[in-house]
Amino acid sequence: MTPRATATESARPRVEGEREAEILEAAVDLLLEHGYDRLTMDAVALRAKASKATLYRRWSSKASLVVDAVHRSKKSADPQDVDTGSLRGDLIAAFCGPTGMTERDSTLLLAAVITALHTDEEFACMFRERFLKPKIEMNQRIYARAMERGELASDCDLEILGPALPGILMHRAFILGQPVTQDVVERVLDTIILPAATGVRK
Amino acid sequence: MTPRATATESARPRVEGEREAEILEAAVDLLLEHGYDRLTMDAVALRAKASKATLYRRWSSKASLVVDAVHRSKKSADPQDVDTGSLRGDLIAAFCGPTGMTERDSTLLLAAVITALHTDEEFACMFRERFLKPKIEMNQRIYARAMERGELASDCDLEILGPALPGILMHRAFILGQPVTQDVVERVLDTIILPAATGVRK
Amino acid sequence: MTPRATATESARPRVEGEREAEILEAAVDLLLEHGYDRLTMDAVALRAKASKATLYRRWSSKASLVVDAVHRSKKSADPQDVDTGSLRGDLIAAFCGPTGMTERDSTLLLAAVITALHTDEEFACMFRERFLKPKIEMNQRIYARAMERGELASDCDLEILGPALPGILMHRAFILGQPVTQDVVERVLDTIILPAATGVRK
Amino acid sequence: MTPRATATESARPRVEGEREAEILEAAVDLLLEHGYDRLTMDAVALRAKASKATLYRRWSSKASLVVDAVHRSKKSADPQDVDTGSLRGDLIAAFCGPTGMTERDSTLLLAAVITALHTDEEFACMFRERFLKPKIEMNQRIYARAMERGELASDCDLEILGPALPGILMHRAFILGQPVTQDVVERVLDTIILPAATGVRK
DNA sequence: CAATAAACGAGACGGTACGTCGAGTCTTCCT
DNA sequence: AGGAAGACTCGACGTACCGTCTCGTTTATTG
Repeated sequence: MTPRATATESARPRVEGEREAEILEAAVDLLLEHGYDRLTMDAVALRAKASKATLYRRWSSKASLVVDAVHRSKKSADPQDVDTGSLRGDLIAAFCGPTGMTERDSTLLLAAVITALHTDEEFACMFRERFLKPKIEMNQRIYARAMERGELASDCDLEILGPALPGILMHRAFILGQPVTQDVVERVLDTIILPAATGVRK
Repeated sequence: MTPRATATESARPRVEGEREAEILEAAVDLLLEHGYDRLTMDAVALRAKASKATLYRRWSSKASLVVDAVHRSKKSADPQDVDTGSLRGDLIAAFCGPTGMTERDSTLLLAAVITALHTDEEFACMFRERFLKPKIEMNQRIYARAMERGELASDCDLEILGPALPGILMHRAFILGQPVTQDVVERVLDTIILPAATGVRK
Repeated sequence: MTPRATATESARPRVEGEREAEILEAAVDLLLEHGYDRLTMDAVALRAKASKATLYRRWSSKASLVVDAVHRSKKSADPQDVDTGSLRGDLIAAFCGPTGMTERDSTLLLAAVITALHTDEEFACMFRERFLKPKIEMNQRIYARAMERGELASDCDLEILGPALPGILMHRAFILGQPVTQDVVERVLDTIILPAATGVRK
Repeated sequence: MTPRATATESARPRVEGEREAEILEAAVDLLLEHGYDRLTMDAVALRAKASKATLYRRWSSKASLVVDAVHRSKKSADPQDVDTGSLRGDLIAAFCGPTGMTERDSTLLLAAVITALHTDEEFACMFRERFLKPKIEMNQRIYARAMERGELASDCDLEILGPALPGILMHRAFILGQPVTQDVVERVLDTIILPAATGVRK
């Protein structure tokens, strides 16, 4: 729950956070192998050669550890905010890149965290603050640039439009259980997002 | 202990479906009270005055029972397919009605089932067949009527457009943790769905 | 903690206590192999093919289970109360017989229970009532017979004399760590118990 | 943090033994408060304001520390070897004095050490050498004086007789859980020890 | 008097066992 | 025959304690 500083505050030569990274990596691996429900703290401890006591010293619960693990995983990092010059290009770059939703691993990790969401409200808040917020902000930046370029209708409701693409894609992946390919992303963009964004409505 | 069947059908003492409904009702109540993770089979058995053996005789797992319970619950029944004469009216009727996503209970039950989805792939298939398919079909009927009325662009990608509204709303409810009110539904409709549906894009 | 009746009360055909005996036997075996401290509940569960939940359903703690196990073990049953016609003969029969203190296993089990004694006062009471009392009573019977035969001084303080022999032998075994052989028992008898019992003191 | 050493020995700043005494005293206190099983090394470290590393630098285990603590405690020091002029007087002085077995604290500490005895055979040897041997030797001295005075039968088996009194008293205290008062000591003496010692048996 | 090395307090760590809880199975009795 | 009751196995949970270890600081001796 409370990661220590990786930074070198004053005269602290030791890189404390390294151990933590190892543990979280073990957790991510097991998560991808077995899914959230089948992941056990004992298994994480075993693979990371840590003791359960250590895990619980830092994370208050399995759910908490999992969120942290997913959060820190390279496989679920924020998609790159590449400025391609168009809204369509930016969104494709963000959602189809190596950390985007078309990657199977990213989706699996996200699924794990969504399951964990429902175990604890306090935990859900933390997740939204630490995991979701950066993604949402990056998303808003993409739309802000599009707005500046004049691609968006001036009265566009960004609070609604911003989460639309991830919402539709997650629904397809988690609820419908269908794959999220670049083709699907493009169809969603061309069918829904871009028409809505350009706001050509009589 | 006490004969509970009304035994209406001629001389058949076994009223199979009725007992099942009682059990599922108990499950729904507990689901709304505690959520999926905190729901125990023992609690369901206790409240329904059934034995766990009976539960497992009819449902292969907790997840299975929960899906069934949610499926049969009045609170999560398919939204009424009211023909209001317009796509906007039909969708508002479907998603803001007494069984729509603006009802808190409906959302809670849906959340439970989503959690259950991740425990078993075989189970997820069943869920999609029995629970999701009817909803999707009804949704498609609404869009089909709109198409007949000429409200939709002729080349409209219904496979993508159909799930868009529930996807966006679920994302808002489950991932962002924000309420789904009629106002929100209307904003999604006016900002995204209808512009995309009418397909005014050159 | 609460053994069920092995007896056939009314119409209960099943011999419920049989399973319990298996578990306790496993515990006794492990006790003799590893001693009290190294004995784990998991090991008992494993060997008895029982679950820890079952163990804790019947016994409130490891200490409690161990006492029960020792109590029921044939290896620590009450020594036979053989009437040999003399106090010396009776005591040798009792303390050097197959269940007497000269048997290594009996002593090991006793040691285990003595350790367990110190974990819980409530538990210690139970132990004294169920485990110790029968042994003490048998011991008193031996002295009572000797009294009838006129072997004991009439004013003999049986409350003190009775526990003297086991006390001296336990001290030798547990505190001094020296073996308790038949020779030792006889020396204690001839040096201490019998002189005191016959009470020839001027 | 605060210099605690009195540094009396010439120029040796490190006053080893004094710190040790503080730690052992803390251990004794906690032992009397909670008993051996409930005593934790962390608690000792905390109360003595020492670190666990320090404890383990000097004592190889909890058992080892406890024996040392009991050994050094004033409350369990060897009973004074007062020459009262009679065996009866000497034994009463030794066992009923301020460090005798009639003191509740002495008995509690002894109980702790007996429990510790069963954790490690190597440790038990050490205990017998350092803790028990002096007591036994003192006991033997008492009997030796009695022998010189002609109070004992010349063929008296001192190896058996010597440990008899403590054995009987410990059994009463630890196994039977009954108090050891001066009255009890005198009854044991008059009923058992003295008749045996004076050896009036034809 | 400053530099060095030993011993220390603090407390995280790996490991092991604890006692609890829930899922899913199985047995018994009752209707 | 089938259901209620509930004990059972399995396995994960989160906690506690032991004994080890590393860290940075204090202390005493040395240069």
